[in-house]
Amino acid sequence: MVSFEDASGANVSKNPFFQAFDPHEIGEEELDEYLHQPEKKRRLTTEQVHFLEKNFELENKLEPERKIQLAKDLGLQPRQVAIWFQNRRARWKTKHLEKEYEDLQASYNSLKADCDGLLKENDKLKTEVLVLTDKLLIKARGTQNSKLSNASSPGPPENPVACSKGEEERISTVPEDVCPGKSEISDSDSPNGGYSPLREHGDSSYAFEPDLSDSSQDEDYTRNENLQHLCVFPKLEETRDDYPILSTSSCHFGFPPEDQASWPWPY
DNA sequence: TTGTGTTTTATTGCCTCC
DNA sequence: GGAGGCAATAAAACACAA
Repeated sequence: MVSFEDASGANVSKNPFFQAFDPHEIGEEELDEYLHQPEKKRRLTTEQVHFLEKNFELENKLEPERKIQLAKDLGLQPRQVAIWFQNRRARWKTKHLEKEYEDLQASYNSLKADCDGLLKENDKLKTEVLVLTDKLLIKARGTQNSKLSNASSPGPPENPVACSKGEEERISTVPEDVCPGKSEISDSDSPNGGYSPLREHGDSSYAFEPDLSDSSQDEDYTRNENLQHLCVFPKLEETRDDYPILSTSSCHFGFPPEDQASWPWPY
């Protein structure tokens, strides 16, 4: 058995580590080189590294006693063992950070995919709402027109306050039923076959109001209140306060208003 | 063989804790 | 104030393509 010394010249042949490894495995030349290198940096043997790795797995911090024991077992300076553990902790930390970064990135990608899907679905639903709203409007107008043709002269509006002079002239042909005191419902002049207050308003909620074309006299007041939205288009800010039914907070498709503010609404 | 990039060992300086 | 840890860095050792 070869008796070999560590860098400090101590005989290490009796320690467990050196008893464990066979000099023939690493070759005599290699061993000789290992033992007689000058003060140059020398790499630890694979066995030494293995041994250190095992110990690192058990505990990545090094108490003084353990450091001395390991140094003895490996035939190294305690300082070398300490340095190895220090560098090993640094490597572990780097790897750990890389893994954390990858995990976070995967998580982000997954969330982003979900978000993109929801955005697409939301756009689709908004388009659908628009189409259905227009259909409803056209249907409602058709019902009103048929009533119009059967009705006698409408008389003065009940509540003319909200209409401008010019509007009053135009609405003289619009029945009270449709627009009590004011009306902006125009007609076939528009390319779409009619003006859509919805688009002007930037709010589609009113499209889901109940069909008011056929209601009793007792319901007229409520109905007329609602129909005012068809005839008068206050500024959006006013609308929110004065007409809760139109307020943006009352119809935001389940999304909080602040979210909608940033959405690219098509109208 | 050599140039170059990567890995490993070791040092330095700063910080924290006892 | 000394011991030990950590980040930054130097430098040797190693791997590998051209």
